[in-house]
Amino acid sequence: MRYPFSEVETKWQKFWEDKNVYKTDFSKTDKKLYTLVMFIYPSGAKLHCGHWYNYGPTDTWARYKKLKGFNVYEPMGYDAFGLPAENYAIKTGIHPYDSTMTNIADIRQQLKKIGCMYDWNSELMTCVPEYYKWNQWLFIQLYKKGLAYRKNAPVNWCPSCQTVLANEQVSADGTCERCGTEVIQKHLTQWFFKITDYAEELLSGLNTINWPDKTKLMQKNWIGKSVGSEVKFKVENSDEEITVFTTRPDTLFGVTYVVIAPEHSLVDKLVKPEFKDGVAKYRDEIKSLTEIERTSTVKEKTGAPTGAYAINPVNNERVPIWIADYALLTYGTGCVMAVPAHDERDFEFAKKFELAIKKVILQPGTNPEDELKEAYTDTGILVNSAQFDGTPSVEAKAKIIEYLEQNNFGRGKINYRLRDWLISRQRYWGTPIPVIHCPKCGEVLVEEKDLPVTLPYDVDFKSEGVSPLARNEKFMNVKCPKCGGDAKREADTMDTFVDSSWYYFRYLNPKISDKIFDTELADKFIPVDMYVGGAEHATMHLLYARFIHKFIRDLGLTKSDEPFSNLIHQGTITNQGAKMSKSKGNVVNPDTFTAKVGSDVFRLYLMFMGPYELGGDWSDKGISGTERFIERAYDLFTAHKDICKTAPAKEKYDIAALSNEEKVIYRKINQTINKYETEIDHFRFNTAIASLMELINELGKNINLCSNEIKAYVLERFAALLGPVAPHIAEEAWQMLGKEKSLFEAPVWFDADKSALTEDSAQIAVQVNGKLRGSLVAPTNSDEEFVKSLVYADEKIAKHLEGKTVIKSIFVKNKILNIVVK
RNA sequence: GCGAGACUGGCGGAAUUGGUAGACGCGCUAGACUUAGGAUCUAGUAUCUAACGGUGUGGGGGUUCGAGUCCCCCGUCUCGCACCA
Repeated sequence: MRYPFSEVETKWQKFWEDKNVYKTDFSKTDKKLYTLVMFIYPSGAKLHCGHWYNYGPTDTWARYKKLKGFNVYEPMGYDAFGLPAENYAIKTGIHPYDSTMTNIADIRQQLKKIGCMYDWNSELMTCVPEYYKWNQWLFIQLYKKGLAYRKNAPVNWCPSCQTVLANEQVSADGTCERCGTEVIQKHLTQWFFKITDYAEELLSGLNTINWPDKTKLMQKNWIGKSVGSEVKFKVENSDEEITVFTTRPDTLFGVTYVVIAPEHSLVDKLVKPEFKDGVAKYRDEIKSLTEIERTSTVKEKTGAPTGAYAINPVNNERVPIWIADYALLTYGTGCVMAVPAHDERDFEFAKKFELAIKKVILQPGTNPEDELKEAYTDTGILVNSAQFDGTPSVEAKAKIIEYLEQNNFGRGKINYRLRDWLISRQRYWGTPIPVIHCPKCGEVLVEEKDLPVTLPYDVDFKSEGVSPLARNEKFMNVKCPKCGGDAKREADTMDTFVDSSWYYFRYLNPKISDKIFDTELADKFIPVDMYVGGAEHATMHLLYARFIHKFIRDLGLTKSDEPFSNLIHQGTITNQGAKMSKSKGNVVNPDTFTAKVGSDVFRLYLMFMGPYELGGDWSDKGISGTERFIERAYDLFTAHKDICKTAPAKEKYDIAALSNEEKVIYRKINQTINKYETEIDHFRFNTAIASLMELINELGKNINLCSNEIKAYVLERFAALLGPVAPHIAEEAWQMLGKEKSLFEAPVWFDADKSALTEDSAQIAVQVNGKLRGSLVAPTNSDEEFVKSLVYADEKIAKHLEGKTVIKSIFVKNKILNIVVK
């Protein structure tokens, strides 16, 4: 009979929901396991195969843990604010709130069909005041600690869309992701979160979490710690000073010029009258370049002289001051001391503009007089460096810093590449920033008692260069909380990454109204034990969340230092080589397949395709394999109705007392349990499923030769093994076998009988001079002598030894015998 | 340019610490049962060879009794970072 997946899946989904099987008991903290997938963005495209690929297998892992006795908590929610809903509104006129709510309603139904163990009591969405109120509360706490501030900063601006774009919305070629227009740089006053205050801890914390090395490395590089020093250069005939940052204070005597970022405020103060035109012209050229073009390493070096000179404090040498766009305003001090002899960029620049090159580090095996063909950037012995001559680089760094500090020429300094997090968005569909601008009092925080600052529904959300909220008089006009005078609200909204940087706290009790989250539950259930999501979030969401977590800890609201102790990235499912997206029109709709083969088969297939971390190109070619597997399993259970009632199995059998066929089956089921456990533990679903297929192949051959008790023993274990990977049919099978309680209502797991894992006999490969010449069967743990005697009795193998002298032989128990002959 | 990872049959992919390469699945071939088969079951399926046997894990070298696995060189692809002083 064909497996009636539709009835069975509906039946069990209803059962789980009616019985509240997946409601987490938060009072039980032993063996707690918080399993989380990155919550879903509710776009009009609904669920696609990529979501299934993320959620299904993760739920399988969680279900496995549940059966193993863990108190599993697995919530789901909606990352509901964001640009796409707003863009959709601009196009269609449908309000973001309405489209989002419709999408959520649809997606909720789709999610339920996967059959995950989501605790729907924890469902949340970020676009409601009950949630975003706490974004605003967080903002206020950050502000009070000086970690939220406003400054003028360059941002990506799309002249066609008339709006600011986040970095991630700018394509690699510097164009707008939406319309393809070239993005320009614009200076605007923006809100920032001071993530840089946590740079050091974000870096060192990486050592305490079990994340993929790749991801940790990306964060490490993103934070970009560099140790060095600041050095102050006096400007000739001026009171101005130029402070540079360098990681190579040991090359300080080799400075032959100084570079300032073109936009640096010092430039106007330094530039000599006859150089003003050149500087202005150069700055103009730079302005038309995008950030990406400007920072491209392949671009030829450009720059302009200022006519001014700086004085190197350590040797009083007079060096020219240039401006060049390879000095970045946003890193370090925006000024660079150039040592062309020992820095590739400086070398290239000096060659092009014919500036001096002075060698101060001696490459081992060369002479101080040798001409440099390229920059020597390694360490060495100092030369041309006065009192430091002859000192090795490493030692010289410390000595020179000491010298700088003693003479007030500079100091040791650590710099980070990480920049503060720009959270302002000139957009409607996000959390209003809880600030009021008063003509008298300036920037004033909304008081906590006045939260939330509600996002008005009635807004002209068409983007016309300013925040849509700015055009809503009712929203904008407000009294100043300090002086009571007329004031205006902040019109910008927050980056949606703020929402997602603490949602895992809120899940625990999304209805709590007097604080940001239930701190009592958080103490029990945070950190998240297993977090699964895409690798593309490595330096965005995953970094922001760590930052906000540490801040929340510093507020005294959690004891943990890190949000996610274990992290796994599922691979990307592509279609014809491209990432699935609505705009490319290559989205594969899972409903087509679930309607045909059911959720269990579809989930199984996604897991069976290959390694979870790899993903791959979509193809439905192999789906019939998993379909057949489920059909065969169903037939097997149908043929053994109520067997666990009529012939209940013991917990364990003495393998020696079983018949030959029973032995084979008994070993196989226990070996399968053993294999399956290690595979699922490591998110290796493909091989776990392969082991179940091997099992069913074996059962097909021999189960009818077993006693009913052994049949019951094997089938109840097989049903439990199906539980995580195919939960609906597993429940059905469990019931068919005659079990009273549902598998997930009263979780059960069968440990492998360790004594049944090894075979009686082993296949031993026999090699002669490393070449395989045959294989033979010997009792397990046979010794070398015995195996050799079998070799000589085997004609086919013995043939290769005839007339040869045995020099030596290598024997690996139960595996191989290699005879070396001459 | 720098960094990380990958490369195994027609296809997706398996292979503890180096120890019988190709598990499992798709596809394909043959057979069985069928009115039928895009259902099911059985057998086969890396490759060359009539066979003995040889050759095979991107290419080339090396270490070893033995290499998909370790080392060196090269190629292709994917991802990340891209002048961070």
